[in-house]
Amino acid sequence: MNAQNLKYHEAAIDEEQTKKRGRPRSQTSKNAILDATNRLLLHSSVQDLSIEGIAKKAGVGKTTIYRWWPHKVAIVLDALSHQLGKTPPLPTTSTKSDAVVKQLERFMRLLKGKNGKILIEAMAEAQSDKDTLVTFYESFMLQHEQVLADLIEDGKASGEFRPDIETALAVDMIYGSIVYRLMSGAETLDNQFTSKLPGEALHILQKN
Amino acid sequence: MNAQNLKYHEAAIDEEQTKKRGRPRSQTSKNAILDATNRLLLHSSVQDLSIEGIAKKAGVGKTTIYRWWPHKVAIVLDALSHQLGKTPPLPTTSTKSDAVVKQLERFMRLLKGKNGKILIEAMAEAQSDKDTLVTFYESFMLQHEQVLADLIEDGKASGEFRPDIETALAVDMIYGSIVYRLMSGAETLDNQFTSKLPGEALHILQKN
Amino acid sequence: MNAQNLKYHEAAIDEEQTKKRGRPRSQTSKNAILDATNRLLLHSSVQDLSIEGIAKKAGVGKTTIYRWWPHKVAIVLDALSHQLGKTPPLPTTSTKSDAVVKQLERFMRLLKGKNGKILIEAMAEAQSDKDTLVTFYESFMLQHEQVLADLIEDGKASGEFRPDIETALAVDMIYGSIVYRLMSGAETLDNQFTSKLPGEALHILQKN
Amino acid sequence: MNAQNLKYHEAAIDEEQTKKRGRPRSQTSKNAILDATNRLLLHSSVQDLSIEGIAKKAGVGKTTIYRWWPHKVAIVLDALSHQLGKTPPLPTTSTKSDAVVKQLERFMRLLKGKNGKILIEAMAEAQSDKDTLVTFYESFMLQHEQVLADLIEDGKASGEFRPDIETALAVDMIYGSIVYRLMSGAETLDNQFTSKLPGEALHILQKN
DNA sequence: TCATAAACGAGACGGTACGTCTCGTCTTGTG
DNA sequence: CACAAGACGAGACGTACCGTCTCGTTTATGA
Repeated sequence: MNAQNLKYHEAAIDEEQTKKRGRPRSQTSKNAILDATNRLLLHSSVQDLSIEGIAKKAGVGKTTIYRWWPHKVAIVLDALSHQLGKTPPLPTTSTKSDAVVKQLERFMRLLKGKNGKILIEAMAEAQSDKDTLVTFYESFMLQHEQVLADLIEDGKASGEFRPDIETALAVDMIYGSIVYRLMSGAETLDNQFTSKLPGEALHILQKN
Repeated sequence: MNAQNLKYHEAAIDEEQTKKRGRPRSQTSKNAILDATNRLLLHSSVQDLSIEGIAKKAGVGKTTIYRWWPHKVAIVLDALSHQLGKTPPLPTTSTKSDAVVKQLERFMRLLKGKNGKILIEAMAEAQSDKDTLVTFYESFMLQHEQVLADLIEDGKASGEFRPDIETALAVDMIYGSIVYRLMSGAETLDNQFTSKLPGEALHILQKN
Repeated sequence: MNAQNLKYHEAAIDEEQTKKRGRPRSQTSKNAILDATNRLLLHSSVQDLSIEGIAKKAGVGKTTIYRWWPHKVAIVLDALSHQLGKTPPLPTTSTKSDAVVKQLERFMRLLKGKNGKILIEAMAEAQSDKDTLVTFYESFMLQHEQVLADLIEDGKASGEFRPDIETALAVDMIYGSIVYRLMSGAETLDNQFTSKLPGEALHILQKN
Repeated sequence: MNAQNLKYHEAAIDEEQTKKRGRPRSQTSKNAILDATNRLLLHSSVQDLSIEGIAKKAGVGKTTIYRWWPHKVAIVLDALSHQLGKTPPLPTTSTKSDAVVKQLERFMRLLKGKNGKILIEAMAEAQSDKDTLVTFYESFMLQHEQVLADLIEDGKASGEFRPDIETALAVDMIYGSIVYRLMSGAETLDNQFTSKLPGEALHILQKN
């Protein structure tokens, strides 16, 4: 997971900030908000998190939060990306199968521990509202899906993978199993699961 | 989906009602609550649904609701099972593969339309609290998982399915893909998906 | 204070109970209710006392309470009279002045300690409703007022007291001072007050 | 009765309002709340008055009420003082006896009609809680008591009143008679009472 | 002896209000 | 302008009691 992976604001504010009139956005406040969110998430769920609570903890006016984020999920996603650093690019691999496995391992590593829980809760929270769901999907899931989908398409083109498998469906089955497992009450992804999933993913994709 | 499939109370109250002291539970109120819930869910999400709103719509005291259901999700599950009738038992089939397909089709039919959305929202709502999640899982998902898991185990025993596939993981991949698809913003399961999923499920399960 | 002084039911149920059909009133329940009320009043105010609480503590149905008492104040008055025994009649005295002093001392003794607080709270509680107020006044205050009023009238007739004092006003000033003192936050009547009041009462009544 | 006489907030907010940060208190809301309270008190007792009802009638959030008043009694006292204007200061008089009579007449005039009933109900309501009682006493009774007590002390010093009368007791007897009369069920103070009380008050205070 | 009848415990019911919490908006003065 | 501070209208939360009701049970009287 990296900053680009999650952040709600497509362009980093410190880079763009094309000279505008008036007082510029306070970096201090932004950081305080994201830090406060991370600290609060240590001991409460995304659903229990309140804008009011973040503002108080961050020593910031609620208005400032509402000015820059449209909803809680966007804050949480930014907070996670703020906490995490940049992700190294995917290593080059000899086969597409290998690349798929690597990508899954990276994705599952990302969801291990507290962060997985938070992301799942954010996804749940996002279900109530169309816009929020789009935000979540585009800020987080989409890029992971895209990487995998591209790999599958490449594999199909090169003859390594089954040509008759529908890419979107394969992606749903693979990522869906991870998400579903986490939503079913599992505190985290156990080793049994993480070690076996890549093999089954390949079973779906590869020619028998 | 049938009454047994979803209902929060394990035994139907009209059947058991072992003679107890005090005024008996009002069937009228129970029905009013479940009907009101169903009507409200037509135009609002599970998250936007409020106990207060249900009580008002049903012409019932809030206490009556809190007396019989521990949380919103339990009411929603009961309301859905109240709305739907009993499901016919699974038809007997010649092969386990056939049975798996039939079960998946039944499950997907259940989630078509408004009900799928509601169940997904209920699952999302349940993420915030351990107890609620257990309620959701045991009242709804568990039995569907169980049916599929049993079929897979049987198929493995009879040699129809791969012996090396882990049942739980296969279940996660199959049901996970459905849940994940619905959570990704799809209003409903499209025909493309419903027609292709069973085939891929078998691809995972069957020997080469 | 004695049973006659306070009790809400004019006639004792054990005496009258003209043989009627049906199950007779349960003495056990009646006692349990009054005892429970007394025990609860040790640690809560009349306002905080609830019928529900009394019923639970007494192991009695709420219906039983509502069947026999019209409101909380009536229960409290009965409970107090149940707790206290009979009061000895006023001793005969040589002068009306002496009798007034004796009566005041008796009344103030009655209001010392917890009981005074409870009676004042009952009087306060009774202010909200006409019927309740009548119950309180007739069950408790009226007889004390009557005794004093009669003494004053007698004293006026015999020439011992001022003929121009209005009896009702004198009664208000004397009992009013006691009630007002207790309502002003004094936990109880202090000795300063109890020792001086009778003298001032006589000052009002007697010819200079 | 005047604004100073009753108001819960020691200093008028429009006067003090030392420049503070944040949105200032809304005078509109304050007035709406006090007006709504007054209108509701026309047709219901203080005990039947609810914060919820006031908020609804005033078109105001409950929070706004709870932010500024600790309990119902404080609102009622403010509402009364809001309804009434400022009282002219006591006229100068030649004798202390005269001043006492004037003060009593002013106090009784204040309690004539609906207001007396409301204040008595407020006093009754205040009995349930120590803090509430202190609020009532200090916001309303104390100052009236103080005026009378000062007059009595002055009269004693100047030789106009009996030196052996205990001031506090005299105050209790005089104000107590008024309060007690109103608590006994009298809808209002009748002319018989208001015309005779001052004379008896002086009878207590004056030498022979 | 057995039907009738009232009182009883238990506890569910429709309501109302409580005091708290959070929402998203607003209105100030300050930087 | 952005910002903190914080007041505001709105409305849901879960709880406590209200007074009423509907059960099955108990305890008497009178036919």
